[in-house]
Amino acid sequence: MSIDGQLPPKARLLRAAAELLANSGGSAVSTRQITQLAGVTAPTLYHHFGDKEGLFDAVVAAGFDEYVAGERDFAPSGQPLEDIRRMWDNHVQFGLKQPELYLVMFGNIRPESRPAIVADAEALMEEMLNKAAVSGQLNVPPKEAARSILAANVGVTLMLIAEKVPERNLELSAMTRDAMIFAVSTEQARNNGSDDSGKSSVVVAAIALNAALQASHSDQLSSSELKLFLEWLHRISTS
Amino acid sequence: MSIDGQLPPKARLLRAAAELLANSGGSAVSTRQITQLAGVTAPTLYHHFGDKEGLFDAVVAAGFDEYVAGERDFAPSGQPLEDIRRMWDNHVQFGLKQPELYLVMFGNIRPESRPAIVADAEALMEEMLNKAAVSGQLNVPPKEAARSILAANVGVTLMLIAEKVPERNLELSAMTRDAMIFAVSTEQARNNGSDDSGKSSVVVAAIALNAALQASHSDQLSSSELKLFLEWLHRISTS
DNA sequence: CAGTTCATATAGCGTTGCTATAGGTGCTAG
DNA sequence: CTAGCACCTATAGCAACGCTATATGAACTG
Repeated sequence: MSIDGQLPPKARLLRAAAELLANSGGSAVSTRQITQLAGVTAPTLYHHFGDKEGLFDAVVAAGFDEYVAGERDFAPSGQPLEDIRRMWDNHVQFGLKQPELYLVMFGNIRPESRPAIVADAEALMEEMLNKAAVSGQLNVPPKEAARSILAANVGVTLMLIAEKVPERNLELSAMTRDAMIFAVSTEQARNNGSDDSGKSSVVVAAIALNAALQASHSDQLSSSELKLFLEWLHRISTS
Repeated sequence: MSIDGQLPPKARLLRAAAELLANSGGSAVSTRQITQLAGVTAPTLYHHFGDKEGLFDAVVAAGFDEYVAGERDFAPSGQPLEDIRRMWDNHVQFGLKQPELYLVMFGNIRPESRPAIVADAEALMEEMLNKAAVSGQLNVPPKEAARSILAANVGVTLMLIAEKVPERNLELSAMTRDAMIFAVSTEQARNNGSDDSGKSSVVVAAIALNAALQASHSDQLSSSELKLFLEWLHRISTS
């Protein structure tokens, strides 16, 4: 009934915390449970991780690697918007497969304190949206699009987790997902069709150029020139 | 430093809990703080509310009345989709004005346990969407639309709460809001324009009829007939 | 006036996150 | 080979937590 692979105590603590978290069924996990399962006493935990939240952050960091791995595996399909769609689904699946871990990662909200992991997830989403922007498929700057899509993605996942398993309807996820992706994509990207439904093409061009510049680290402009240039572009794209 | 308006202890507990929650700044609020501020001892709390969560539920119920009042005041504009838009904004404003209360209401997620308040908020949203459905402005059954919009609405609000006040950008809310409303509305509703962008008109008609039937309590059909009829309509609307 | 019910208080249980202090272990320097 | 030092872990226990067994007072009801 204890974790013992002769691993160092730090690793045993991580493993014990992760295991207890996964099987807690939503109820809280105490440091005493963790240290007992790890075969270690309390001060060891605080020596390595500072406090309980520090240990949980470490568990989350490991969980995030797994999350990112899932996101990256599906990446290169050639169609950026299709990748975003898979990214959304992978996010939801991750949350439903490990709800407790997900709740620690994305459900532990406190006013004015943004967990590092949210910023990481946002950056990941933005990076992928950048590819769409470069090829002129984005209606909106990648940063704003990423924040918006991620917010909806988290909201849907939290709502699904709160529901009882037999009642979970993934249609909710699919519908919200398509709504968000549709909203940020250009008409061209939607069906290789005609014009851009009211969005002037100069704006779309500015967004694409902006993304391309940030991605390519062009050295045609000095860093201060580039900064100003990007600022203008951003102002155009968000107007 | 205590709440004393000679109110009965039950009311004093509610008021003390609400006040401490509002000023907690995100950190936890203990039963001891609450009972001390209310000028009452511990067993009184448990006599009236069962446990800590029971007390918080009661506070939330009061907060929800305030929330609903805000939602209903803006209601009758004649344009249901515009009302949904205001409902969304009111939801976000409520969350940003009282973040701690909001987090207890919508941010306290646990696996497979849906707080009653979420169902209430969903019902409120659905009721409003029904009006849109009756006049053929809805692309999707009201129930599904309500769940989807609410999920995104909560996700955005939580994300904004987690951000530091000076960095909170309401554009995130507006953008996500319009994306969701756009996605559930018919082409006709969007700009009183032409056709329905691929959505067959029989589906839209079925959705509108479905909503109208549920709203009017028609007695042309027996209750069992009505039930079956509604089931068919729902099947058509979601196909 | 006796009996019952409701509301509050006294005192304390078990658990929580965390720590002051001390002891053991393995490395490197002389 | 040993002295010293840095690192790691354990003993023991504190203050705060949610909650409750039990008792006392007050207010109706027969």
